[in-house]
Amino acid sequence: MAEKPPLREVGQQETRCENCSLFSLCFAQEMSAEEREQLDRVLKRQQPAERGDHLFHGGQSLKSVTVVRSGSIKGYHLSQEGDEIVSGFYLPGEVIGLDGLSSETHPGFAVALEDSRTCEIPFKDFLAMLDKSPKLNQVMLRLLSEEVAETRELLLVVGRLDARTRVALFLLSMSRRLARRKQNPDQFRLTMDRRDIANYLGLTIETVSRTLSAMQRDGLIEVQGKLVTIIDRESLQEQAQTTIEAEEPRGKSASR
Amino acid sequence: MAEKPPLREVGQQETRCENCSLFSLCFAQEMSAEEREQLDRVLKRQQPAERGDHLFHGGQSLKSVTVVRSGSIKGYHLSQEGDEIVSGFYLPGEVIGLDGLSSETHPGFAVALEDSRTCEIPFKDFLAMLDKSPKLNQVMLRLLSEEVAETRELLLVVGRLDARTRVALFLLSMSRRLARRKQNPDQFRLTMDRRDIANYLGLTIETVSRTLSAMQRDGLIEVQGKLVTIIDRESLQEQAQTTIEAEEPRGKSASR
DNA sequence: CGGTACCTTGAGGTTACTCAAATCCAGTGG
DNA sequence: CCACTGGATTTGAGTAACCTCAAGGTACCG
Repeated sequence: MAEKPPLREVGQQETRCENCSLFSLCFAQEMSAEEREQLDRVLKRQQPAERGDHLFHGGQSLKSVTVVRSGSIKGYHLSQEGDEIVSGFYLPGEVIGLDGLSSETHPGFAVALEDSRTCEIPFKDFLAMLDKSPKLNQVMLRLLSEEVAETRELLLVVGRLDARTRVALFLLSMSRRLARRKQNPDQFRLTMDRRDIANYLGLTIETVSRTLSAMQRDGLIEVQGKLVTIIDRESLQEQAQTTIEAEEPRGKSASR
Repeated sequence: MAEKPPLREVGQQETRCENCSLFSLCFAQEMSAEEREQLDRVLKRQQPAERGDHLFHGGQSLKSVTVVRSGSIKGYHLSQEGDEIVSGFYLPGEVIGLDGLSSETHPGFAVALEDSRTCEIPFKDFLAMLDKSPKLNQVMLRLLSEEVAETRELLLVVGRLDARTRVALFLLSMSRRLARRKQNPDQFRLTMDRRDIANYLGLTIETVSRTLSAMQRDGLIEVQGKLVTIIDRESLQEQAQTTIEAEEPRGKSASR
């Protein structure tokens, strides 16, 4: 399910990080030439994964740390009851699997939302490099603490904001991340289905759908299935902020 | 507000981690004798903080990594709108401030819920040790990835579960953590107020209060203000699990 | 061209929120 | 030691947001 024979030609397979089109987005950029050389030696540029292919499964021992090269990946976890909990979507340049560093086991799953390519650094080699490179340690510590911050942000979104705000924030987040990758931030295709979005935002499919429709009615966006066009970014950003207004006591209570 | 002159005698001030009553809970336990020696040299055992004192403020540059020695600490963040977001409660042996490692700035605040003591490792020294000790790096990576897992857990609790389940999970979590510290897991005092609990769980004060009352009516717990007694742990654990039952497709959708 | 999965829309129900008021409690001063 | 006071907590009533259930529409794949 995870492994499979090389099926297709991958066109111009880069052999060095320096030549990768994602270099400016990748953590490899932050490493010394020497360290990068070692990285180039151990790094495996995987054959494309097809939509639905798993990069790894929860509980599986961590065999590698993965960087997305193209496509998009959904990260999810299983609750005790076996419910899927979508924890994030990964775009090219983003790193997956760091949260398994401590346990040396993947706490969650990663599945391709579309045909995607990845770079994988075998866990063994990764640990060896970690031992030798303070710089790499720094970078990993940074990525990990960014992940904490991100999850915390999600916590705010999912737990305390109303549906409209959650959806607005989601759209803006996708837009911003795509912009960083030189893609049109005002029109993009959502590679995940409504179910995934709903799950990610802690809502139901119906609520997501209704909210998108409402936003379209209000002239904020245009939706045609998975294709989203941002019409009125400013109003959308307003939606993403307000909703809950201030009180006075203490740091203010949260509530919805 | 953070600093203040030594006001009280701290009784037997331990001078070495080995002698600390928390040693078995502290990450220092995992380090080599040699490393621990260095730790002992740089570590500052702070004067007690009074209830309401801040250990650090959000945005403040990270001056130290902190381990709780006694009492309890509330971690919180400020949303863009200035709302307080309670992100966790820290008990003796737990480490605060790792999420600032990357930015070298505290993303959030830490405030004492009661009179508390801490150990602080100056950030500078901490970094120096990090550079020299692969073991320490491992430990920090582990603590950080545990923090990711924890926040993710909270995400599930806050975003998707009903009020009763959230409260049940909260009580059990406190109980479990107190038990690790050799305190009675069936009767304890909540050092935070209802507002903090509500905020942490993404609920309102009234809902937390009502839920606790309902649990008392049902004979699961007994509540007298901040003092909680767990009467029927088994049923409480049931509450904490069920609530959302399975479906069939895919990994099952979340919803509430 | 049919089927299946995905998405949208509608109607009704439920949970948790809001607003409001009563009660409890700790700390203060008499 | 006890009354007093402000904040914390509990409780009640009504409401709004979101969920559930249900049906209809749409798009993609074979």
